[in-house]
Amino acid sequence: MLEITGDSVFKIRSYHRAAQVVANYPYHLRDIYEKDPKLLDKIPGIGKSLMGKIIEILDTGDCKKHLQLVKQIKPGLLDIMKLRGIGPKKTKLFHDELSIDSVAKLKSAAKRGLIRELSGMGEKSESEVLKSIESYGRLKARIPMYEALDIAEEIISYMKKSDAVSKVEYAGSLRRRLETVGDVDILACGDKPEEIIKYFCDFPFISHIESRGNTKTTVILENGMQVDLRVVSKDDFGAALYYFTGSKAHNITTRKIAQKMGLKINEYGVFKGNKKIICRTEEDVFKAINLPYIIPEMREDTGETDFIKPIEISDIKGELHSHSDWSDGENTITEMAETAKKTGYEFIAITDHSASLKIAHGLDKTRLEAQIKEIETLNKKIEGIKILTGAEVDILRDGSLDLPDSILKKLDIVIASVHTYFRLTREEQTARIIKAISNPFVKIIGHPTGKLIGMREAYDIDLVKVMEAAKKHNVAIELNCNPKRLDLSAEHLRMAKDMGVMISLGTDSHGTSQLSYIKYGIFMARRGWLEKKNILNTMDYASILSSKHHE
DNA sequence: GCCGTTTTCGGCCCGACTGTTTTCAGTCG
Repeated sequence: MLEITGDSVFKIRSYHRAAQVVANYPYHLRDIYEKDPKLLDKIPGIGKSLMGKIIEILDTGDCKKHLQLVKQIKPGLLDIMKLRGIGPKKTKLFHDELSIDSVAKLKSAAKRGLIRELSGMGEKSESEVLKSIESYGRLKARIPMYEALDIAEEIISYMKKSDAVSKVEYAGSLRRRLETVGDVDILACGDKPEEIIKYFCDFPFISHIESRGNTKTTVILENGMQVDLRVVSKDDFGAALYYFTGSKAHNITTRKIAQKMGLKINEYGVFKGNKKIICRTEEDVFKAINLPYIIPEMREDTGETDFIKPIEISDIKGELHSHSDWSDGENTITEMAETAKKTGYEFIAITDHSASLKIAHGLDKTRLEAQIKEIETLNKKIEGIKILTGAEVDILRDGSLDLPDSILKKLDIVIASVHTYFRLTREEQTARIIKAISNPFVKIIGHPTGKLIGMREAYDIDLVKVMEAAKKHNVAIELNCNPKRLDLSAEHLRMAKDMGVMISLGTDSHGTSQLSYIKYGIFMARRGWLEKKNILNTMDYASILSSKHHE
């Protein structure tokens, strides 16, 4: 709204940055405020004025400045501003000159040929306005990262078939491994950029070409996904990859750091006056500005300039959450174990559902005892992999578990998970899970917030209290690696790390092919700044089993 | 509106593409 009123661009930038900081902040500001208002002062990008407004919102539910803007700016103007190619200036122009305050009025004005009469507008602009309105509803919202990854990999392998392309990679939020992605950014290099652009525009699944220049083009795929291609020379590839990976806020911060050193960063390299420091790789960029290499997953401008050694997939020693055909899995225990062995794992825990989950053919005490015997036999038969016994036991409504302690204590790995009653109050849900955590045989809390990306919200739960309890009882919290879950989120993983809570990466595999979901878990763990020491299944199984002493 | 190993005032990341323009504004990432 400030953009429409034409307020200072710097003020507007401050609001944007502050909003992003708050949105990505792992804690509820209210919790911090209630604990100790002074802690709020440490939040970067939020100064005296914005803090005053935040406190006003916490106290009263809104702030005067916002209420005043809402009164002043008609809501339809905000809808107009969401249209592609239309920003605050054009929105204001339409409103001031033609009293347009809704998308419907804009459409009718464009159809009557009124838009082309405005200064700075023409026939082309007018038809662009209509096109934007047309495409607005059809354009896909953000899609889950794993879907975008599939699309990007397909485009990359297509691009590699062209002789003109010497190097190609995806960048943007996909490379930073956000849970959901709004578009796909592709970076390519080669000596004949026109040829690369032409080849790209022949990619079979393109619906239309949005813009096409000498070094950059934007297309929309048939599924509604936007794909941007940028072409640079070989010498600039590292600088360009760094630049197009973002995030924007991260880039601004590192550019400021460079500025203080008398340097300038852009997508062509790092510059000292007119002298160019060539950056063929991202490492060259970091070296030029004297920073340690920061992995893409951490480039969110949340303080990522200190060196840490992030987790890598090779650090993972085994699977801690998997299902067999004893419950709702597709494969036998043997097949699961053989695949885990091929993956290079030392162990795999079979953690089938418990009986109350009837739809999954969950195991009761008797069947679980039979499974324990079966695994004992298999461990003698199969070499090179240790199968751990286990269960993903249901947390019942009152926080008690769906299997008796007498059987839980015989298991290597007990995961406790919520599969029912998602709509309890925050207090009830929190107390329920904390009660499960306090069971002496529970080792891991599975998919702790229950969210399904783009499908189901997390249930209402106080994760700070849950993690405090987990810390106290030496229970690990799961990062569920199923790409539709990715539960916990990166912000909460960072919170867990700060609180000293152990994280367990579990694929929740319901078939051998899903064991590879560990890669998505690694993406998220890296976004959460996790290191080897923060993750349960980087240890050997003997250490994992002794990591919680049965009481 | 934020921020400070030049600074509490005066800066604030940087460039491509488009359309409407005789040199640039608006939008986007």
